[in-house]
Amino acid sequence: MSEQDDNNAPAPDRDTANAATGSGLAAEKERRLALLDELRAAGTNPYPYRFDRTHTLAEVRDRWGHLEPGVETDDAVAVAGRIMLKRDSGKLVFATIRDRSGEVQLFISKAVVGDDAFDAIKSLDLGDWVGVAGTAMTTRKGELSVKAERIDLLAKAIRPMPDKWHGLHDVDTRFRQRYADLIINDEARHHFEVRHEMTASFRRTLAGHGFIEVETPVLHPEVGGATARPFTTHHNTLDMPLYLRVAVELYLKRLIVGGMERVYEIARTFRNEGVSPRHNPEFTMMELYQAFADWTDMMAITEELITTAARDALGTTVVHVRGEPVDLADPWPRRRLIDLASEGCGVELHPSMPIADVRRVAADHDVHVEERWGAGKIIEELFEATAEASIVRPMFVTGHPVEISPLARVDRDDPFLTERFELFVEARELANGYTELNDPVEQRARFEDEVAAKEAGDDEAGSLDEDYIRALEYGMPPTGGLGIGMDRLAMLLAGVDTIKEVILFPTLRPEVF
RNA sequence: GCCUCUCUAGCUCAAUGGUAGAGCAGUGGACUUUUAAUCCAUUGGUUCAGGGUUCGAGACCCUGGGGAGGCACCA
Repeated sequence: MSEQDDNNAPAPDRDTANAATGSGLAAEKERRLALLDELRAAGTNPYPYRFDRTHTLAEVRDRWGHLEPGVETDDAVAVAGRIMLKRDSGKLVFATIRDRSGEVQLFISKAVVGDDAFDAIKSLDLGDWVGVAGTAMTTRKGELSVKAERIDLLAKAIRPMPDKWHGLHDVDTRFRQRYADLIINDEARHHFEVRHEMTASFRRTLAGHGFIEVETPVLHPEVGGATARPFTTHHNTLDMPLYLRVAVELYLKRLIVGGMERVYEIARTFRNEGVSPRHNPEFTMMELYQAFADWTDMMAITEELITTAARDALGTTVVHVRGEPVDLADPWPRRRLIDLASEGCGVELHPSMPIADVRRVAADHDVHVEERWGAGKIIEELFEATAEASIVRPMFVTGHPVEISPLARVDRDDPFLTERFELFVEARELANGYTELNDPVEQRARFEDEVAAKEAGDDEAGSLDEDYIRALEYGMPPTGGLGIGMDRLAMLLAGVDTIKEVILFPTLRPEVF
């Protein structure tokens, strides 16, 4: 259900018609607009330019929250917030205001503020922003309050807030009108606090390891770094097609070639694929590259980044996965993808097997196979069909076949596999890392395989990035690389099961007004 | 893209095919220590849109729209 209030009143005569009947949203807005006129007529600006506060509400609570019941102090404070609740008992009004840090009650006495100001305060609406000068006190029941001496309207709300008790449940409205969601739903605010703490934690951890944060192009002339369908766009004056990035890998590794040694980017990334509880068309990936390191270093820093982020965001490394507590500080098992697939199928699988044998296993498990797929790709499909869903607790799935890992270095002990891993939690891929392929000749050959796959009809296959090859020809040191899906990690930490809960403005169809 | 579910007042929700209701918000009134304040009174509806079936549709059918879950694709 989309918003109806405004399209209920497309014409001005409709507004006045509703206003005449005395209710409805249009009438409510009329009523509040009329209050604005009254305020202006009385010489009050309902939208003043600034307000100087002395304390946030959390600071008020920290400093005076311990007062015994019924204590009045002479400690002056100036606070600001949005009116969330109002309790009017005649010559005394209680209001609850909230700022970013918390909530505090206002104690407003007619005898203190005077008759005229009291009337003005009574006409304040839920949702209005106010600045309050007063003193700290507690009521007889012990509720910390600011005893108001003066209240200034800082911004008038013309539109009523959602239900003060039930909040805003309609998911469509919550995501479209995120402002309303954030005003009324504590959990919504909490999810984004967790996300912020997670990101800030990542930056601290990476700085501690000597990583440099960089920004690379969003507009790419070539698609590369991941197998995904891109968004396409066009630059007018250059008259050239451009792609929104599906990964930042190839640019960051150019920086490793350039000698930057340790770089990372927290990168908004775009993939022109389905929308689901786990997928948004634009999402955030943290990618890092570290010279002289390999995949084992990448697994170690993955564990450190994520457990530290949990501790920083939640105060604990214990998260809940499907209702079960999982301590991220416990070691994460490492299992080869081909072993998991073999167990899932009950048949020993390896990409060196004859393709016909692998296809037979796929047929036995009703796994669809494309003609152009090699054994490695089919084994990955078998892993996804038979094993992936059962990985609930954190696990590194390692050793992906070369065929599906065009940028990863071949395993030093097995020419059919790569030194690659993916972190899975709750059957979702959270991270992907490997020892980087730095041999320009081999990289060119791998790209040519990609191009062949694209020509064979795989529209997710990459193209040959000549400039990237040229960079490798200058020499890239041995390097480990890692990508972490920040939205999915935020989901894990916030304990939510849809990505829309951790993206402030998820992609939705345009609203019909 | 396909399947299923869903859409009623600003918000949260009711209404065996038979007069569209409640709580909150709003309005008027009472109340100087409330806590979702309480009490009395009260305004407010193109039931997502458009067709159809029916004596009668918020409900049943069809088409369209939004959203949610699932499948597919992917992270």
